[in-house]
Amino acid sequence: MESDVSANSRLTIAAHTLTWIGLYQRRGHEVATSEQIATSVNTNPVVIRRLLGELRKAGLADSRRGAGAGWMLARDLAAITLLDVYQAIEPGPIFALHRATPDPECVVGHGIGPAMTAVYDDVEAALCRELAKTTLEDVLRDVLKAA
Amino acid sequence: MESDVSANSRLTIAAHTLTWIGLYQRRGHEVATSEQIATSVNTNPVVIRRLLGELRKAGLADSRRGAGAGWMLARDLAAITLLDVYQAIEPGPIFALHRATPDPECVVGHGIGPAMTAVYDDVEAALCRELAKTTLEDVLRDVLKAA
DNA sequence: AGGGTTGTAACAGCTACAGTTACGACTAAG
DNA sequence: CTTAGTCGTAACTGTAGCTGTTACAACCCT
Repeated sequence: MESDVSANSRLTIAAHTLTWIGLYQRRGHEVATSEQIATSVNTNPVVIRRLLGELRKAGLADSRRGAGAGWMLARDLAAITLLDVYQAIEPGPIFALHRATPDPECVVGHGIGPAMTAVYDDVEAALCRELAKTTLEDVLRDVLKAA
Repeated sequence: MESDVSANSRLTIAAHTLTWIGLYQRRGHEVATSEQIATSVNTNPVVIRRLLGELRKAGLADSRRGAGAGWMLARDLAAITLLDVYQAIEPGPIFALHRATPDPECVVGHGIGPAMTAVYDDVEAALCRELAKTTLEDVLRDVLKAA
């Protein structure tokens, strides 16, 4: 069973990335390069660029090209919640219905889809509510406290 | 991007399976075969048997072997919540930390793990709280209402 | 003109789930 | 005690997503 490697670490990486940029900017730098971030995250710069591309599309980050290029925040850390980040990078729902449509002749097969959808909607809503409670400012505060 | 096919449909299948057995038993039958269930779910009997194996390990279902064999519920539908089912079949957490440990020399790389873990624990708790609200009896009621 | 960085395509490796086939283990029924 | 039906499980394939990597064109400041 081991640790579930398939679980999404994308939210972790995204939060790490944005928090890193935020701290870097507060220390007086204009932009951060994907290489610098990748060093802190311990991964490949392309992975960071791909993620930041999605975050930019969602209006959370921005980039400059050419020499002296790099990435910056589009909003302050305090104005970005983990929900914003989550919605920027996680397209699909947590739970899915059947792949193949179940037997419509069967009472259960016919009615189970809507029944589970109602539950899943509530679960997703609760998850979003929880993620919205924490801003990247909160995350940075926790990070600095631990140091 | 499309609809996320990778999302877990296991909870859906498991709820469908147990609800089907419950209804079948209420109609006077002792046991249900994996083939019958697979027909309603529209999948392969082995998929059902594998799932039911995990559900049995969690004390939610039971089986009889030999001729006239099959599956039955270990508890009444009203005594099984979706959280029970979820915990029986989903081993890992929804979100994961970094695969490779981030740079411990970096303030963010050092502190981001615990910070995100705290958030993820809260999210998981909220998810469990939400799943615990619904029993399979509730699911069956919804299913029959839709018919 | 030069050099550093983004933006993106392409590919390999890994993991997980779904689906399928096959077959031994078990047991009720005859 | 033989038969038949079902479970229990291993093994394999196909599909999909994420990660990591290489490569290179596009871009733009100096």
